Amino acid sequence: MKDIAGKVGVSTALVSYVLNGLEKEKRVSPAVVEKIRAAARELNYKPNQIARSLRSGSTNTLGLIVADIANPFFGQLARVIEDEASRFQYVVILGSSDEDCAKSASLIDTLLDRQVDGFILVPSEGCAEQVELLVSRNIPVVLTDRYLPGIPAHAVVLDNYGATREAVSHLVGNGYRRIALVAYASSLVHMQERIRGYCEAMDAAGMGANKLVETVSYDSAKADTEKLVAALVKEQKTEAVIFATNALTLFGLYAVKKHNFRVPEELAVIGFDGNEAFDFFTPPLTYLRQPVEAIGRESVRILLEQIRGELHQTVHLELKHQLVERGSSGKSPGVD
Amino acid sequence: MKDIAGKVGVSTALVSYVLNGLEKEKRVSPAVVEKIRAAARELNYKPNQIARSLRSGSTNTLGLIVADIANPFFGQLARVIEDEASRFQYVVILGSSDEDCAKSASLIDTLLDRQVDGFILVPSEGCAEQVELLVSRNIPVVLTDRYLPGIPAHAVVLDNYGATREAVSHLVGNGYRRIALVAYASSLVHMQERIRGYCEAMDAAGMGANKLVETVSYDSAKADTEKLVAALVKEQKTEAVIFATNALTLFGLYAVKKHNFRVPEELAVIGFDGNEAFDFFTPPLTYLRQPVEAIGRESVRILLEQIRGELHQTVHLELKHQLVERGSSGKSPGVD
DNA sequence: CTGAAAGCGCTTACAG
DNA sequence: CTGAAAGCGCTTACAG
Repeated sequence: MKDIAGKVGVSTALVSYVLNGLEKEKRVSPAVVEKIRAAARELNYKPNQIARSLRSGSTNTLGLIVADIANPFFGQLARVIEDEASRFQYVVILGSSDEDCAKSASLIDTLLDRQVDGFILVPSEGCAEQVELLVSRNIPVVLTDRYLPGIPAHAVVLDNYGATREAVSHLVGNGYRRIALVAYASSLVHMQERIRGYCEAMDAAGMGANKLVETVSYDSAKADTEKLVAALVKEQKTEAVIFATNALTLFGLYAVKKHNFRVPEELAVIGFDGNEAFDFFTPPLTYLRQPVEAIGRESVRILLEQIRGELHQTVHLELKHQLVERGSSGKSPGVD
Repeated sequence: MKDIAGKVGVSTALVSYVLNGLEKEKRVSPAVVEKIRAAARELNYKPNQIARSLRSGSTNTLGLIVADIANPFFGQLARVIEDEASRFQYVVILGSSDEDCAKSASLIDTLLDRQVDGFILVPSEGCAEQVELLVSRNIPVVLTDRYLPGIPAHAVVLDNYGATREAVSHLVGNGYRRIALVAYASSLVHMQERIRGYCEAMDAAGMGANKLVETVSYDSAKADTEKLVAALVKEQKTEAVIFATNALTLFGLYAVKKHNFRVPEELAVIGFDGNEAFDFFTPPLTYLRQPVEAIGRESVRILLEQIRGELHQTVHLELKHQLVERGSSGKSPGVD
């Protein structure tokens, strides 16, 4: 910038004005504007964003903290967020929390030190305090995929209650009675809502007595789910099972395959989120599809509005799922 | 920092020294060290990395540009890179190029403006100039997944030649003769190497006359692959096919499923990279697994060595695949 | 052992 | 219409 100013023979102030498109307001003379532009081009001038950030206090950087970027659901979400952010000249710094509160805290600290303008956060269990601290410090944040009840933070989530509720109705409509739900052992509200949707739908269908919610822990989910599925079929006489996440569905399918259970004759299955594997399973899997695109887009929109100070109330957005009906939840063999 | 200095009654210089662990070299008196530490804790001091970066010239930030973060292969790679980077206090800014040279260029520019300390780059077709410019400007960069022949940039890639070569040998060993390869129409070296491995293995097996390399373009890959697979079976009498990427494999499997070709009786299949869908296909898919973990880890290691100025030669690392043998490439029915 | 000061590359009131 | 100058929050030679 100094070079340009020197070359043209003006102050760096003028250069800054012109390069930031403020020549109108500052009424810089057209001749000077031209000379500055030419010099900038000639010297291949690139503004140093770090210096700009230090001065302006904003970095045009978003922090994105998901559970695990290797999980395709979060990969897709990240992609949408990246694209949206870049439309507004924002860049995203990525972090995976592994559903671990301590990791999440240290990621938040790191990104805070780096002065990100805001966070899109998939909160993990027990990290309400962290989020509360962000909110109370007025740091823009939007929770996504899940929210934290009682914490006044913006959130974009699925209507989880409605999703499992429809899954149950669909299964009931196809003649299944003994329907189980496999979920994570987590107090997080998205999981609790999926459980609540299942329970209320079972009650509403007059099958309250058949309710069976099995939970597995995040760290031993694969092994636990495998044992569980075998037990469901062999001991509990379960006719249909709903898996409450993408990963749980996959673990469940591995178990079904291993034990060679016929689907849906021995066990009907409904999955969550969507995954190519669902298409190649025999028969193709019925699943509750999340509107990933919309979740990502809205999260960015709300965050940016917040950063710009245009948001004066807490936004809580619930988006609808879509039930993709396929063979794995076809008519129960007990029905004609 | 000023607050701390004020509180303790010393200059900000001392504060900086102590907080950066330079109290030994600068021989700051123990009493002062303690007071500064206490004040920092009390005031909950967080260094502003932006200011530090402006002064020091390094941001402890890596730029990661992949083809598409929603693709699980790149999602996994990103995860490994993120974890490795964070071990060394680096943070990663993410970008997806969609194999598009213009997008790639604009991502590089953006990240350069943000003064990233280095790049891990999955180069797209035709972007050799961009990379050359980075190298000539002495900006640390390591190419990953592919390299650019003739450009003196560090690279960590798969031994692509060896991978398809082994796939062919395996198929030949199981009695297949008419073996085709489906690849992207791309001049990128990883694709060319996969093609070369296939061709040379076919020649070596005395089946040069049966060589059949079909290519599809990135933008219409799904539709093209579907038509192609049908034609291979029905018109070309192809007995076995190798798909040259993860995505191509999936597209191919959709086609196989749609046309209900029996695998491996009507068409044996070998996939690339690995994907849960490969496990649920009937029969499970044989595939060439990439060592994603090692690719990510080595890429970060080489980049950091370069940033620290410890690297005085161009490193070209070729890692080995692993052939995961399963039902989709079992013995040819024509063999006993 | 410690302080005063320059400087990283910008932006932006302020004064003319 | 334009320039001189302060300041964002640090680090680091330099002088004592």
